[in-house]
Amino acid sequence: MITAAPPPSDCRMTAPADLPDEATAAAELERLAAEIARHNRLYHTEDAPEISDAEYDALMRRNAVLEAAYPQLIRADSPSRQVGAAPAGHLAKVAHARAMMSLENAFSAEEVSEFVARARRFLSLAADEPVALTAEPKIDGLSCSLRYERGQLVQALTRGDGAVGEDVTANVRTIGDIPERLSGSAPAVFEIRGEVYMAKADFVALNARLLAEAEAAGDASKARQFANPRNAAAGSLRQKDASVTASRPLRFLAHGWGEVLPAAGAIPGDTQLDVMHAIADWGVPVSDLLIRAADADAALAHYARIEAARAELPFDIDGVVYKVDRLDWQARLGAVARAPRWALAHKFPAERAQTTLERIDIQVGRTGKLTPVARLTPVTVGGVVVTNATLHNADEIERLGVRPGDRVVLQRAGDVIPQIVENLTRDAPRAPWTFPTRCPECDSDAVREEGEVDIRCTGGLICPAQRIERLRHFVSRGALDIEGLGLKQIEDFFHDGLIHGPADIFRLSEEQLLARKKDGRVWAANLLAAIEAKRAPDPARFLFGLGIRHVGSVTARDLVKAFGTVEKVAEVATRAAAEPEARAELEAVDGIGPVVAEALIDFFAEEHNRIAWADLLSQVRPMPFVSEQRDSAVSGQTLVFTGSMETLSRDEAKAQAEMLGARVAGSVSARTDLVIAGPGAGSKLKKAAELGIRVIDEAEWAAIVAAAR
DNA sequence: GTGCCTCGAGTTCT
DNA sequence: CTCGAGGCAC
Repeated sequence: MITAAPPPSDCRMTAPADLPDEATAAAELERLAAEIARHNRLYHTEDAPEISDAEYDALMRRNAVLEAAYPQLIRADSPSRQVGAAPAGHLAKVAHARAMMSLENAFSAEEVSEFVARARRFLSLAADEPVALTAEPKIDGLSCSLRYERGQLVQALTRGDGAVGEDVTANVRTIGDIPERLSGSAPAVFEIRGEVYMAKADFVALNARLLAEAEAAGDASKARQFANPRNAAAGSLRQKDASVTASRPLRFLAHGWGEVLPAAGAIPGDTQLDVMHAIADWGVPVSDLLIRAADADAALAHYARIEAARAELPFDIDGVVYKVDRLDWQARLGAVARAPRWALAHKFPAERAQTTLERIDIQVGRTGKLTPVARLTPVTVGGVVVTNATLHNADEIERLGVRPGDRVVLQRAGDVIPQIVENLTRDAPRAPWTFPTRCPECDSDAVREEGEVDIRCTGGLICPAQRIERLRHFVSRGALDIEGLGLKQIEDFFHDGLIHGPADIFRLSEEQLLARKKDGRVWAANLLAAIEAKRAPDPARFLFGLGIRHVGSVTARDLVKAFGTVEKVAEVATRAAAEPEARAELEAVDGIGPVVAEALIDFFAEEHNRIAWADLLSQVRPMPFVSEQRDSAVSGQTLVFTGSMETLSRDEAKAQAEMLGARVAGSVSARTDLVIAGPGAGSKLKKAAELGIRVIDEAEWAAIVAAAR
């Protein structure tokens, strides 16, 4: 694709002059979504573009301008949600209708009991009320969401980051286990979630076939060999050419569901097991090891059975998944940041291996933290060759007593991140490994702050490692998520002087990119389109991307939610340097205390940051915060719960309030809008009366919650 | 003051 | 994923 010179940076400034009214804008956005989708298809799938790349970019920009002006009109199928413009060679990215969450892990029977106890507490259940769980093997494959509309398969997405997955519809259609149509009567929309995997025997046969094919082609050393069935399944599913997927023996097992429409009454059953049986009846495979266990002990017995049968199973598994069987309880339990409170993955013990620690290197993170990394003699653990493992900090090195040359025991915690668990070398007392006192990248002093474990480089922005890491953070998946702009690109651009700070990313020109790569027209156009798509970024992602200490994704979201826009957050933080009232305003936000407030104030007081901030805003217009909460009688209000609750636990009441767009405070003040008082309420109730604040009881609260559904 | 709980930051490999 | 630490309830 060919892109015109980058748009003038003031294009967003001039936009308001020719903005249509809301109804016209809605119609235009609808037309743009359809048109851009059509051009994407023509370009990527049919290789027959009808318009020039400059014209395509103009459509994308117009879409971004309208969405920035009318965030409430952003469509579910908006091109801006399709992260980048599906660069050639990659699969299109599509937002999930319901996030695909991960699961909390447990490694012992005690943790499983604790999980049930926590659910019981949250639901305020009597100690003798049984909590039935489903239990089934956790297949080691890759999660996938299959969307059926009127019984017809219309879309398949990989898990991706949970919010946005890759479109693998064409590939999934080649998998025999996955029917094109559901048999019987399914709801209007039903998303089946499950695991795409490869059986162990098929994996061995596939590797043998690939080897034989390479030999026939004359060079067996070039044969592609997969390390394990999971990688083989992932590599086979994420193919651009679906005919390759068709030649790979993939299978599928359902384990849950996502969006179901109509919302009321369409779910076929009252329990997890009912629905899984319905899915099986529709013709989609469900594990024959799925059972309902009456309680935690019965679930643990099933775990023992599955663990004993593990080697005989036709596929790899890495544990057993338990789910609270009753769907009404699942709904009440809800979810924490990225995992439901009603499901648990009970993992098998991690596989261990021995190897030699060759040396200890120091890495510099974006905050300046120096992290020691163990370089290891390569060793296979859990099907993957590991050569690096983090040692976290100086304390950890001291605890393990490791030095270069030592034999160590390695395990992959939770089957992912390798960690050194034990040092096998126990010879005479030796001089310990000493932590450097200067930054290996910029030679600034490296110091350990009072009361902290970490040692940090004091170089700040003069340290090239910190600058690069900050840039990398800015474009990372949780922040702006610019497709095609990874660590390597950022590093190259930085070293060649194309980029000094985040705003420079938006000034990259086609000429600059083309000068770096022969025949790089497609690459340059895709990269510029991906950057262009982020000129009106999500405000929380944008704030997170700034890399302010102690402000991660959740805190960033809380801040923009509280203040409405990122600009307002910056304004309050700037004023707070001199005005105690502004500081109090920051600390009034749930989850913000003195340390986080100070970090925000420091950031916006720092000269370099002020310059970078103004520079960024000359290129980018973050969108205002859009609440995904439902309207209710208490939206935007500050609530205080006091006294005891009969049908609700404290946690659950708080979760309900947040879902309705309210803030929950701990004590009654002039800022409180409503007090929900149960029996035994004392001083808070009295204070509410003094201040003339409305007080309701639990039944009235339940009515407000019910009215909002 | 103490003890959860949640969040942030850094991390592996394909 | 794990660890440390900040925030907040008790």
